[in-house]
Amino acid sequence: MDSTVATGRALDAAEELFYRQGVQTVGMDDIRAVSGVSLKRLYQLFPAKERLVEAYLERRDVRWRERLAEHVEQHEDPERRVVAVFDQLGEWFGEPGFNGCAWINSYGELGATSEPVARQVRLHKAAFKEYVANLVARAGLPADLGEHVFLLAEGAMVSAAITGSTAPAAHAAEATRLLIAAHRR
Amino acid sequence: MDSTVATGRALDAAEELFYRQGVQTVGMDDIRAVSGVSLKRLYQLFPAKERLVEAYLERRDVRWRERLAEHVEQHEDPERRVVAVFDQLGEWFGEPGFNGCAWINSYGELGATSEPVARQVRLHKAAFKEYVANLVARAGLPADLGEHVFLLAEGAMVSAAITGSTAPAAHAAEATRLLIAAHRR
DNA sequence: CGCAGCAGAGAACGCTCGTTCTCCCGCCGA
DNA sequence: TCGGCGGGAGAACGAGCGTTCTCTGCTGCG
Repeated sequence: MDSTVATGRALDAAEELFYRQGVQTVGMDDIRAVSGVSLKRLYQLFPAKERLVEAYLERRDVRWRERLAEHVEQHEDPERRVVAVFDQLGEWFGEPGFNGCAWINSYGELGATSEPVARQVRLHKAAFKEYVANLVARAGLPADLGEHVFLLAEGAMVSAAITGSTAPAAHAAEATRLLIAAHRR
Repeated sequence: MDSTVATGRALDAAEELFYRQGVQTVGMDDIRAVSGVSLKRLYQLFPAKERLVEAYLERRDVRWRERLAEHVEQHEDPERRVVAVFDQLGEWFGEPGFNGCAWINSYGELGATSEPVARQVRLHKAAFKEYVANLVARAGLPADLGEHVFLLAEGAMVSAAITGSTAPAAHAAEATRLLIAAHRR
């Protein structure tokens, strides 16, 4: 098996298991079993479990933000794009296997003990926040609104995870519409 | 040592250690060392670590909401009370040792593996949400605003934890003021 | 003063898990 | 065909930890 293929399978298994069950309850042997990549190979590719966690968060970050951007860019109207963030979140919340925000969960689990993991979380949230800020700026709306939309999105993710409902996405979208309307006056 | 005293010391130690370092990295022996309560006694009072975690979350829930209510009730104006939630959050965020929302962190760490812990988290968030909903209702504002304020609060907690800044409280407060103004028209 | 019983200290047990090591098979070049 | 070598399977090692057990000393009561 090619080295890049092995890396891909390892990351696939890591993502499936870490996201669903949390990092600490998944052992390297579980990763081996699901990925079919031997322990020896795993440790050649990722010298420690922590590195595998980092790589998992990093790859997921890229994919997650790409997927969001694809959704948002289906809309032309700049203001509509801001609200579209929550359409995408709502769709995500409703998917089977949705288990909250991988980065918030990882931060709760490892933020206090693993600086590399905490760093990945900060990077991801900073990138997401900046993306929202850009959407808001292109709609000609004030920068503060970017902060507000970002907080609504974070709150929606947490609330959807804990309650298992998709409703927070709709509520956050509604709040965003009201805030946009308020700024328009 | 009286049994109630021992319970109190155990919970004090649990709160200090679990909140700062997370649940999984703290051993029962650490609880013993900090509390001065012997392992034998600990297991008489809490037959398993999971029960201690539950009790920690439960006691913290009562205290956390009491403290919030005390702050909020210093204000007379019902609309001001809604915004005062974020004054209190901002103060909390700035305290040394602030490490995010204990329930969100615990959910990320144990939500997938421990149903009792997940239940405590749901109970706490439901209680907080209802408290906010009451504040909003007494201010004569529509129920949807309660949802919006709740999501802003959750987002602020998460964002403050990850960035280490108190700014999210001020941003959430500002968003809340805008939403209230929008509803007044 | 003597004894029963409780409580604490801490060793012990069993399990999990991250990480490494050993053994063996199959492939590839000479 | 033969030798070595890369890689896989899985045992092994060592640490951590939840939980229980043992021993010892103290206390309170007769």
